[in-house]
Amino acid sequence: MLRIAQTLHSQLLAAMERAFPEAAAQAEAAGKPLDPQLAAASKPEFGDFQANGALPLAKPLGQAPRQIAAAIVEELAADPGFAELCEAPQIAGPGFINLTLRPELLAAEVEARLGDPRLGVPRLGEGDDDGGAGTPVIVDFSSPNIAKEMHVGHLRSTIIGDSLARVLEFRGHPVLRLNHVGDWGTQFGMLITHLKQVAPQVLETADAVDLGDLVAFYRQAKQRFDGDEAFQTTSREEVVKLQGGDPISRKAWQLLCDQSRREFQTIYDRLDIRLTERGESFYNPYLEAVVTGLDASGLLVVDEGARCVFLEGVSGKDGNPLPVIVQKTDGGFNYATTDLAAIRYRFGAAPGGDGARRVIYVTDSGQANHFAGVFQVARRAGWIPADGRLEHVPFGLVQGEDGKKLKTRSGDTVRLKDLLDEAVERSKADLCRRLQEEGRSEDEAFIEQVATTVGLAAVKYADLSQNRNTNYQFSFDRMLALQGNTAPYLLYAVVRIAGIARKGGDMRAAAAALHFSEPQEWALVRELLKLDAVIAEVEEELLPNRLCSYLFELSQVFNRFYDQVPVLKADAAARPSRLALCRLTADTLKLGLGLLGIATLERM
RNA sequence: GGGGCUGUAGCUCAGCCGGAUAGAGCGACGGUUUCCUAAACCGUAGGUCGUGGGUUCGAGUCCCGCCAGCCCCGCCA
Repeated sequence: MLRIAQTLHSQLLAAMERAFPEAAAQAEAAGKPLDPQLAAASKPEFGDFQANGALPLAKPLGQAPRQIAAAIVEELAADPGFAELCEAPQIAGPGFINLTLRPELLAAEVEARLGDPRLGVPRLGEGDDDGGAGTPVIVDFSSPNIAKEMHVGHLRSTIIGDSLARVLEFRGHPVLRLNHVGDWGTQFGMLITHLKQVAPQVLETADAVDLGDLVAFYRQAKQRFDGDEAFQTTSREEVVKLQGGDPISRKAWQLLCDQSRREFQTIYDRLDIRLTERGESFYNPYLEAVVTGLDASGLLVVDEGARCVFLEGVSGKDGNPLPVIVQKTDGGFNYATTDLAAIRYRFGAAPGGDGARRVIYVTDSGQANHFAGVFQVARRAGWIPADGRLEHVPFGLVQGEDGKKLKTRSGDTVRLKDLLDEAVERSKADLCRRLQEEGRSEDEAFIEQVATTVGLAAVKYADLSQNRNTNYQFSFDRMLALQGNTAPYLLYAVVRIAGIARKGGDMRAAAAALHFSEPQEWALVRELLKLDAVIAEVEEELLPNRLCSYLFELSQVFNRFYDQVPVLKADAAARPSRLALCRLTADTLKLGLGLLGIATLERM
């Protein structure tokens, strides 16, 4: 309904300008043009839209707001285009103008969507939208560290990043999904040094150890690094060798990366997530240029032996400006350097760059300061094009039910693999209990399929349905609870519709002239038509929970409809229209869940 | 010491960038099944939106102070 809203907006604005030409001219001159303040109605009884624009005019015009609203409504009534869209506007409360769309218009919108695989969501580049071909976007997400296992922290980045990428792709933006894996830096110096001493075979033969062993070695290496100065020195030297291209170090590094990569891929396959790996090492050849570039633009300062850029407006513990270090005293580069090189490369023109115009980083909010600093340096160095957007999309911690950082009973971080396994196991146990209670019998393949889909959907949805800015409490019981704002509730709505289709509802042939009479039908129609606005919002705000809320509300409205209005047993006049609503609801839920990376089921 | 995020019903959370009587789920209490999967639906109870000021016709939302929690703060990423 975005297009209708845009039309109404212009009509309202024109009506305001006709009703109050002097005020309009004044407002224009003051740089604050009139605004009808058109918004979706806050309650169903107010209609479809409300315009609040009369209220702020009360003071400058010296008139009662209701009187102003009446004048606007009078002008609207004179607009034949408006009368085609809306019924007679109502003035309510202090001076709100409530608008209700004509039922024929709503029915026509539904009908248009029945034949549209995109369900009314315009695709950039093909649409009448803004004519553009979409903005080249990079979504940087997931980004686990080599030689470490993926844990719950990566879960959020992976799921949120994937969903945002899906939404942007669906809108028609060319999206590059980058996995900025931690495959460079001090940790490799540590690990390789340690392995050379205790398990050299790992560095020479592929598959000598599995990832679990590697993680154990990593832990030992870290322990030595923290307590042993000689080991620290050797490790740092090892990093320099690696970054300098020493063949033995490179080979060891390559083996470690391959090992981890295979392990990560099994998780991505399981979650149906597509990523292009481009680790920190990729930017190694560009690091030097970051330092020289910053020097050339006069931003570089040498302080206590380190090359850094001091930030504006950010002070450290002693009240002095805070530096971003781009080259350490020992000559090594660090993650700020890598991130700066990445920014240049990503905005840079092909072939030596990605040509992106919007770069999105999905990482935990603990890195907010880091990115703010790096972004500032990039901006001051002139590395962000005028039409380029650089956005950190932060998210909160995953906490246990005790409100503390999620840990296993033994106090270790929870491995992502174990977490997914447990979700599927629990979902399977729930399913089997239900089958038994209902006296149903299903084959093993069905049980596996449903348990896997529901379990993974529950994990993803629990994460995505929360506003990402806040920490969230991880609870298997809540996410798999089959009522409320959960994946199973949404999946069940799809299953109910599939049931209708199985029992003889021919939904594909059901799009004759639509006719609705029941309030439950109208409620569903109105909910269905919100999809395009919701997607546009997620595209802009990068908040997948908005899409989740919408799908949950749609499911609620559908379940009410399903409960109170018969479909298959409806009389011949109502049945085709109701089948059409069912079909569009199923299509909308499937599309929406698909954008969240969640698969649906026909039966469960 | 500086910075960021958060504080809304017993619990978990929404609240769309200032708008009408602050919403949902869970939990609690009470109801609904000759009918398309009851994994559903309907109803009741429950909130001085951390706190004190300010701006505004209008504030959970914007500004300032304070309190509490979490996170970050020079050579780890």
